[in-house]
Amino acid sequence: MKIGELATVTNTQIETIRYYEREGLLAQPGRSEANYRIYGDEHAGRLSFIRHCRGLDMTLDEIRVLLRFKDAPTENCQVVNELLDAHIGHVAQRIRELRQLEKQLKGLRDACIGTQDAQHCGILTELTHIAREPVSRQTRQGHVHGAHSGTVARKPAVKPRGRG
Amino acid sequence: MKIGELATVTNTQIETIRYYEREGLLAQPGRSEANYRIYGDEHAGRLSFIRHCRGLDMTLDEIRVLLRFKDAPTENCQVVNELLDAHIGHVAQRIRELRQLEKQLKGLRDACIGTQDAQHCGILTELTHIAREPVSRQTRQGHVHGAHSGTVARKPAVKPRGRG
DNA sequence: AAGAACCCTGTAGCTACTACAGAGTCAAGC
DNA sequence: GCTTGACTCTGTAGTAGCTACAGGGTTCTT
Repeated sequence: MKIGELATVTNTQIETIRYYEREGLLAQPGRSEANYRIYGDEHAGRLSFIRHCRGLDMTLDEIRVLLRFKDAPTENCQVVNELLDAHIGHVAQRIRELRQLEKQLKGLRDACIGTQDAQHCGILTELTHIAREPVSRQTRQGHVHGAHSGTVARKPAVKPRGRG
Repeated sequence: MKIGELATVTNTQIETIRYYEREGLLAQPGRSEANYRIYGDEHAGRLSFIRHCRGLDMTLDEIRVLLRFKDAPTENCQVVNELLDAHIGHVAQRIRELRQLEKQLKGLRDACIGTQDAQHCGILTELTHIAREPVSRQTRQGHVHGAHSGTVARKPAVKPRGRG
């Protein structure tokens, strides 16, 4: 099948497929006479595997490790277990952070009851006051992202070609 | 004060300060004869405000809105409330997503009890099998990041500029 | 033969920074 | 005066994981 069909069956963007190939996650497929990429089922399976791992918020580096083990069936898979444990740890930690964050934000939100002018807005006041205190760098570890979903494009494709 | 001192008191990297200036979040400060940036307390306060908001995982665009209201004290602050509500919504949604993810990952982890060779590793097997199913695009909204912390540099800053 | 739909490579854009090159400035020590 | 080192400047490129587009070629349908 050609890249468009692979994109359809795996629900992946064509550019993403080519990106994975550049990154070495997906083997270079054969080419047609017209230099079109020609994929088989094994490519589809591997791409689905990658996409599923990405759906589980693994990094491409983590996925690379998993793929290496998939390709070496006789290796001891302890590393796979450790990788997954570490990833679970990252996710759990990020959940704790976000819960904490949620609490802070809700407390902040309660500072403004009803609408008034910004001068008396409790939110801005609090943010300003807290800001006076020294900013303590949170020592975040792990690779689980901030508060904003990173998997999907934020901008709805408006045509951002001219900086502002 | 010069940029290095501002960086110290606000616990912010120098490059980040210049970046905020380029992005219009921080007003252009005065300059010394040698073209050095010279900051006052008002800059420090505003920068701390920004850093605090970033600590709450707000995007720079969200912070821009807040700053606009800080600068226009007579405006009605309903937009501030709405922004915060939306942000809380993003965080809450991301928490739900991550909990779901955590469950999936733990289930996956249970598939491999003890260490064996990769051929029989339940994790890889499951990931491969699930991968056979059509990948359903999760319709993520909001801007709260994936599973990986995005606020702090991943790389451990190999060469800290000598100002510890 | 025309046009739509598909494919190619290469490059730039996104967020929120971080890092570095190559140059200028300033204070202290010799 | 000269050197050394800490500090600052501008500008550019890199990070993750894509996404989008320009400018071309190919294939399919009519």
